[in-house]
Amino acid sequence: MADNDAAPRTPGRTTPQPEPLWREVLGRRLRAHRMEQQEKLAETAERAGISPQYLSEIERGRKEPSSEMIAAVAGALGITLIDLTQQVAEDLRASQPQAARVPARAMLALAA
Amino acid sequence: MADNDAAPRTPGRTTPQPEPLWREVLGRRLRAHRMEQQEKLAETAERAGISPQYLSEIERGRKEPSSEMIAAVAGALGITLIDLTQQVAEDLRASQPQAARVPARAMLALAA
DNA sequence: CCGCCGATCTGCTGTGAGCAGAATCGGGTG
DNA sequence: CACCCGATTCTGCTCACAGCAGATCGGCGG
Repeated sequence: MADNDAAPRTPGRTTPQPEPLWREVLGRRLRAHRMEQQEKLAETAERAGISPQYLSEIERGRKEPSSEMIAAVAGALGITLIDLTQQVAEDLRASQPQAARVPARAMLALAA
Repeated sequence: MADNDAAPRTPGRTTPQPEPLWREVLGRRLRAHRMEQQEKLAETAERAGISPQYLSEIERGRKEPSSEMIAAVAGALGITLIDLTQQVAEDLRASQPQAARVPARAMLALAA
């Protein structure tokens, strides 16, 4: 159950940094939440109104969920899109090298 | 140029709060960035490797961009996915009534 | 009036979202 | 060992929509 080989198709990637993709980080966060609640895929999926297979794929970053799906899964897990997005942002920051952890605004302040 | 009538199809919405959708808030943030830089749709879209029409639709929350597209547009605007996601989270928080602005963890601390 | 420009609309096609069924995996029991 | 079961992942399929090209719109200047 350890597989994270997302097929990267990057049509116009202009950033040289190898950032993870939104769906990957989102998926990991959703799975983390589900596991904190000690829930099965089928339970959360049922409440979210989607199939367990699909939830599995979302969690593993294999599929790109629509915004409504994101909202549905978040709701099923009892979290808001606000908190979810905040946590994804934090996860993104934590997944990067030290330099990237400085917010861009702080960098601008240093430059000024 | 004031139209935000996103067609909401909410298959399993379990949260009673009328939260905006991820793509809507993301799109607004992307447009805000582009305008800060006083760029045309065509310029940013060119650098991102997508069509101007499509960028327009992304910005207006009409289309669900893939994670790679999000990364490409962010890159074209010179921002990281980290900062972008952080800002979307902040925008989400700012778009909600007062109570929703309190992070969930702070609420748990108050309950304890 | 016309032409130009930026943004949005419209219609189209290929791709992938989302699913059902099959397969795999891990754990337990006799 | 074989067998069973539940949970998760894999596989193949259909159709909705992502992404685009061409058309249209509104504003501006000559």
